[in-house]
Amino acid sequence: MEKYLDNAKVFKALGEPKRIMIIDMLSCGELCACMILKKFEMSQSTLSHHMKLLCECGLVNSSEKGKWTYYSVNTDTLNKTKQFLDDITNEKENCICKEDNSCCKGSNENE
Amino acid sequence: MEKYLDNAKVFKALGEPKRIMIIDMLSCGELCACMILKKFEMSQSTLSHHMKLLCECGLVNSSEKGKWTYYSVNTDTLNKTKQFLDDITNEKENCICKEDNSCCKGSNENE
DNA sequence: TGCTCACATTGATATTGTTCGATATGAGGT
DNA sequence: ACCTCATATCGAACAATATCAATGTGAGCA
Repeated sequence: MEKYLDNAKVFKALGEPKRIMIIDMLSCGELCACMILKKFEMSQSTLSHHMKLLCECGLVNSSEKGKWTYYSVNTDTLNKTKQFLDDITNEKENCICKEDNSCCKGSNENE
Repeated sequence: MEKYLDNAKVFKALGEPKRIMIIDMLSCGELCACMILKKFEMSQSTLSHHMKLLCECGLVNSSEKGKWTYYSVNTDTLNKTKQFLDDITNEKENCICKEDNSCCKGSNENE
């Protein structure tokens, strides 16, 4: 399903401590790349790469203002991701556990 | 910080569509590896690798019962992850945006 | 027009992740 | 003791990612 893939991209983006820290920084509002760069020991090209990833998965928006690029969290994507996390971890109707599970039934049936 | 690293591991684990699907499957309760394997076109060793990753980040618990290994979602880790996601995306007091931002101030100051 | 600054892109390299077949382990049944 | 089945681990091949230095791009200033 498409939804799994899209959300996997967001989680993958969050799978790097530095990128989590960037999201953390952006939680108060938009910041330009130079402000973020000052907080890390990281080359400018590496930061640019991380920002691209964060933007591509939809978690971050960028807006260019003159010389500077400002980044901010896309709260819509963020909320959808949180919803997705709730969805996949809540019980479902057509659950696999209600299917044939003869493959793993044996001596421990009576517990 | 340690928290960033721990949670990054969880997100990294969720950064693979197949592993998200596995979590989805486990949301109703525990399942043995053979049941999960039946749902994927994936070798047994590959599934075992994915399950190891999911367990190592704390998102999934495993319990061996005789020949079979049963997996279930660790709701404690799950809730902590959701809380962490809320934390990093909420506004903070000591926000970077309140610091010196002379690096990116210029002609567009008056907007 | 030419310079500088902020940021993106490219190309190279090292590390990490995915996947599989083969093999190991360990429980239960015969 | 031996066999079988469920799962884990190992080793290798291949793909994807992280990182940097170098270079490109495009805005604004002189």
